[in-house]
Amino acid sequence: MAPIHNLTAPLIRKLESLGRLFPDERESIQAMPLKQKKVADGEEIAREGDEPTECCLLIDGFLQRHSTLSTGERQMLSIHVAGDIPDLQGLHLRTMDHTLSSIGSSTIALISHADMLAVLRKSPRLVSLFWRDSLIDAAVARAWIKVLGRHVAHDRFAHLLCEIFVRLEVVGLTKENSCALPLTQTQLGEALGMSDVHVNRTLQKLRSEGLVDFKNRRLTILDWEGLKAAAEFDPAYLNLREPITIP
Amino acid sequence: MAPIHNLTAPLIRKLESLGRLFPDERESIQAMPLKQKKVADGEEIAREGDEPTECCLLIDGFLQRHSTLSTGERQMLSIHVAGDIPDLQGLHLRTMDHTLSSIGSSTIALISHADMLAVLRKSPRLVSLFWRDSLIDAAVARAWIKVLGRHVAHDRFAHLLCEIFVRLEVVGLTKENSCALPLTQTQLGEALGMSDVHVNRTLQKLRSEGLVDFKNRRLTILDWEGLKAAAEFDPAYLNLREPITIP
DNA sequence: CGCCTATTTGATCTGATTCAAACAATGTGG
DNA sequence: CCACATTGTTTGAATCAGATCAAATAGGCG
Repeated sequence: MAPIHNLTAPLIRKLESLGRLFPDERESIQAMPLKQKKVADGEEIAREGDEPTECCLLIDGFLQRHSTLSTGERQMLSIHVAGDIPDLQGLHLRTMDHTLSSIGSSTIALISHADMLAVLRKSPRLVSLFWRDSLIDAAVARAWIKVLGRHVAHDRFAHLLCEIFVRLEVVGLTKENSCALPLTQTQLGEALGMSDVHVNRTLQKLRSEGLVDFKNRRLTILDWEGLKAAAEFDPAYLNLREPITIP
Repeated sequence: MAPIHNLTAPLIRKLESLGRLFPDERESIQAMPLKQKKVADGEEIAREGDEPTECCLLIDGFLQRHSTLSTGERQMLSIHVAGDIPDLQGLHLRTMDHTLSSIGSSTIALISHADMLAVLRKSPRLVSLFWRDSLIDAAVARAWIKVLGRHVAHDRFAHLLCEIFVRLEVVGLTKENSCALPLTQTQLGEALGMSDVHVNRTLQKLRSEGLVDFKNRRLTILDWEGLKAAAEFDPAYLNLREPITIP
C-alpha cells in the first residue's frame, strides 16, 4: 500500500491516465529516489542553455516554460500542473531551449536522469508511456500554435482557460466549476502573446459576457459551453481517453 | 552496401544525425516493408480525426501539418523535409489532432505501425532515437510559439526562413545559399499566422533590405547574418549537434 | 490564346500596443 | 496596527501593425 503522502502519487495518477500500469511498474516508479524541494514564485528550476542532469516532477503548484526575447519580453511556452515532468525532454536533449520556473510557490521532486533511465531500461512499457506523455506535450504546443496564429485575443484567452480547466479537472484539482489559477494578468499576457493592458480589457469582456470570473487567483467557469464555443475548444488533442494499448 | 535508391536513405541520414546507428539497427530499418507513394500538391495523407495504422516517411518534397478553423482559415503547424516522419506520434496517440498534407508533389513511404513497433521492440536504442526525434519536433513547435507570440511579422518571416534553410542544409538539400521552398505566399501566411497581403508586403521589405530573395519557389539567402539577427534565430532548439550518447 | 492561380498595389478599417496615470490590493517593518 | 512600499489591476488617449476589401497585373499551362 502506498503511503498517502507518497510524492509519486500525482505521477502515478498521470501515468494511469496514459495507459495501464502493472504492479511491478508502479513499484519501480514509487521506488525512484526523489529529492523533494519547495520552489518560490518565479524561481527558476532550469535555465535556457543549461544541460540538466535531473528532471523535475511537479507535485503541487504550477510551473511554466518560457523564453525571453532580446527586448526582455517573455513568451510562455506551456503551463504545467501536478504530475507533469516538464523537463523530461532533458533525458534525450542535451541543452534546455527554454527556462522552467515556478508560478506561485510549488513543490517539486527532482529525479536524476540516471535513476530515470534505469527504471526505463527495465520496462519498455514505461518507455512507451513516457514517450506518449511527451507526444501529448507536443500536441498541446501545436494547439497553442493554432490559437496564437489565428485566434483573436478574446478567443485565445478563452482557449487557454478551457485548456487549463480541463487539465486540472483530469488531476482532480477543480472544485465544482472553479480552479486555482495563480497567474497575474501580465503572465497571462506572456502566455497569450498580448499586452497586460489588453489582457485586462479582454478579461472584462469575458466577464461581462458571463463566461468566466477570475479574481483572487481563482478561475470560475460560468458558461462552459459558451467559453468552449468562443475558443473553438476541442479537448481531443489532450488525448484524455482511449490510450493506445501497449502490448 | 545499400542501393543508391534505397527509400530509407533519408531516414538513415536523419537517425545518424540524432545519434550513432549500429549496423544491425541500420539493417533492421532498411529491411522495414515500405509502400512507396507519390502525393500531389495539397493531397491529404492523414486527416484530423483519423486513427492511422501506418506512418509516413517523407522521401522527397515537403509536407505540412495544419489545422482548419471554423471560418475555413488554416494554421500551419509545422513544415517537414526529407527524412521526417511527421505522423510518428500516431504510434502512441490514437487520433490525429491535425491534417498532414503535401506541399507541392512529394514522395512518401508508408510504414505500418506493426512493422515499426516490431523494429522498435528489438532495439531500445532505436526507441531512444525516435523518441529524441519527436522531442526535437516538440522543440520546433515551442520555437514557433515564441515567434508567433512575440515577433512582429517581419521577424517572424525571417525566423521561418532561417529555420527552413538550416533544416534543409542538414539533409543536404541546399545549393550554395539557396533552397527549394514551394510555398505560395498564402501558404506562408498560413504558417506565419498572417494575411497573404501582408506576407507579400513583408517579403518586399525583406528583399529591399537585401536579406533574401524568393521567386520561382526558390529561396535565396543574401545576408545570413542580417536575417538571423532580425529573427533572433538561434538554431540550438534544432539540436543539430551533441546528441546525448545512448548507453 | 484563354483560363486559372499567384502576386502585387491601393485604400480603408480595426484589434491591439503603447504610454501614462489612477487606483486597489498585498505585504513589510517599525 | 498603521505608514509606506510594492505589485497588480483598471482606465483613458494616441498610435500603429496588420487585416480586410477590391482590383490590377503577372505567370503558368493545357
